[in-house]
Amino acid sequence: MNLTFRQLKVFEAVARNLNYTNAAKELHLSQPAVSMQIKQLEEQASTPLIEKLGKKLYLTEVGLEMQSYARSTMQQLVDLEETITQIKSMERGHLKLAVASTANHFVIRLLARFSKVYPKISISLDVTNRSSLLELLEKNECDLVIMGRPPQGHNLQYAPFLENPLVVVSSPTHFLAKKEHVSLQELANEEFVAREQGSGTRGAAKRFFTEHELDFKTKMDMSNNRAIKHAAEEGLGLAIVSVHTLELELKAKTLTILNVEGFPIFRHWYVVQREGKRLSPIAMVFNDYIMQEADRLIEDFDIPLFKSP
Amino acid sequence: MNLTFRQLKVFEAVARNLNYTNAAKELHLSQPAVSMQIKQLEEQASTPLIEKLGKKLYLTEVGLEMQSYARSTMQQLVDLEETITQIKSMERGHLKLAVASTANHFVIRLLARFSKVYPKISISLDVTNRSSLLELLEKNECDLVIMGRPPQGHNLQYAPFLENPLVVVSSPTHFLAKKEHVSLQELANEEFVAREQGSGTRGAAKRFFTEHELDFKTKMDMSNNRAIKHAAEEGLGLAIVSVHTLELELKAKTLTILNVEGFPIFRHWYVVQREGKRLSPIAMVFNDYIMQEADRLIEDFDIPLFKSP
DNA sequence: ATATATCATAAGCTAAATCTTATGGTAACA
DNA sequence: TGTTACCATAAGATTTAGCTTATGATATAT
Repeated sequence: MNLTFRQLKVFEAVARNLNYTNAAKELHLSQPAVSMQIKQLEEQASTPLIEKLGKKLYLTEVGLEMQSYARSTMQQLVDLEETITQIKSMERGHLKLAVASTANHFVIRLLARFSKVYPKISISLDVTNRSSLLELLEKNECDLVIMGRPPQGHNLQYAPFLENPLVVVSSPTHFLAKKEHVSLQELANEEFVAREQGSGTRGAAKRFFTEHELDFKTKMDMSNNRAIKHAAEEGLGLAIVSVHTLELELKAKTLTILNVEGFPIFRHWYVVQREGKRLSPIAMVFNDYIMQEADRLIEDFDIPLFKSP
Repeated sequence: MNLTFRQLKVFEAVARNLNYTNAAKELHLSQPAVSMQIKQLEEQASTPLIEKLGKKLYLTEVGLEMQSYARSTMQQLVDLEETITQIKSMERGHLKLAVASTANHFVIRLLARFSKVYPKISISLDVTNRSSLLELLEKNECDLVIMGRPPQGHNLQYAPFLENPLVVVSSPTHFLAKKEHVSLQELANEEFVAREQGSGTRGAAKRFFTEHELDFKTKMDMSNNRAIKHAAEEGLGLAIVSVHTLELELKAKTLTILNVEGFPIFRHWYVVQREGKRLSPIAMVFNDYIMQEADRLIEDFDIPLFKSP
């Protein structure tokens, strides 16, 4: 059976009016045009849909089924159009994000604000490690990723949108925590709890030490940022972490930022997408949003870069 | 938005394969034909439905909506076809009948048998009076009507399909009930409980009396056949009724058929339809069925036309 | 009986749909 | 780096859809 929407539309009008002439008027058509559409539809169904008794029209049993089909299909089409319009106008839609676990904290804040502006947009947020992020981009399973500087050679398109200050932290009871200034040499004498090999933060720290011809002595490495901070709290060593992950510990005064010469190291957070990816409207808006709003957001954090006097 | 089923069909194949070339093979089309359909559909939606990243295809958010719409609509079409086929083959369908209240009893029996042959057919049965029956036909609100001989001038088409013997009944205690034979003169001396003016049964009885130049004395008339029988049971008078309504009373021996000269009067039950009405397949089959089966059914009734010896 | 309303049919025109072949461009892969 | 796989685009041919006007047929109403 090879129907057309036109046939259904015309049939629906006839079935509702039970009158070809009026249906024709409603559709701004000539009456024969309506007759023909109905005839063709009946040919497709190979059974009559409408019967004429005297002057009146009646729907056959099959005609009733056809009417129900026509209405349902046309209503669904209206719904589809509505949905598409909503998606386009961002009254509806879904934003698929993934963030590096260290970025989680401030991204959640960003999302909370964004979501107030676009309340109908649902969001999925994958918080995971660097390699998984790259994989998600590769598989086109997310719109945007927020992470440190992405590696080359993955056909990625990215832009920095926020400074990411790395600072040295220690337990407040650590002897360096009591000093107003810490020299690089003093720092180099300490042992560190660090992220695993391949981590962006660790790479940055290592580069910093190398540039200053110092040793970077790691006592432990682990993949979880929270674990690293906890280890530092417990006095297992110093740690170099993004200040954006420290809000809670600073407030609770379980960690102290050391005022080390040359710190903070300023890296950046990047918003990353696959090269050639046409962002959905909402993803594009989110991209613009974070470009504009990120700095303002961070100001609101009220995190001192160095320990209070 | 002015979609075509073709576009949806092609889109569905592409969305499923995520590959234009394979979709084209599946549809026995050239690959550019598929490209064009998708392009047109995207124009209709005025938004991309499919995005190509590297070599792979992905559905956009709108693409997913479109896929869901396409699948739903196509599935509904399959269902519609199935339904139409079933209606045509009478595996499904609805039969709208209406019967005169006096015919109710044996029609129910007919329907019980018919329904066993066509178990998937649902039936609606309207039991009502003569004028309502004609109105139902007029409004095309039923397929077939079963009643006594219909009046002229209603554009009706009808055929007798069963003898309808009218008999005289009385309470078993009535003095005529004890006689082997009852003459017309004896009958004419009695008073009757009869149907209302306009009733077919009453008309037939009246005609019978007139033809024999006798008086038809009615003591009461009422519209309900059951009430008439009850009145006769209670000795309010004789009654002339269709033997087909008597099964219960004969079994319970609350009424007796009088062996009156010239009785039973043989009238007929008719199956009636509107002139020019194209019967639905199932109505046509039912029509044929009662033409063939009615006599056999009545034999099974095992109703003696006259009181048992 | 005549007029009116309503649907069916025929003829003819136009625009749109749909397909094919040929060819161009690009990403992946060896 | 060349090859392969795959989609896009162009050009052109054919068919089909869809419409209108004119006219015919029929049932109802006057």
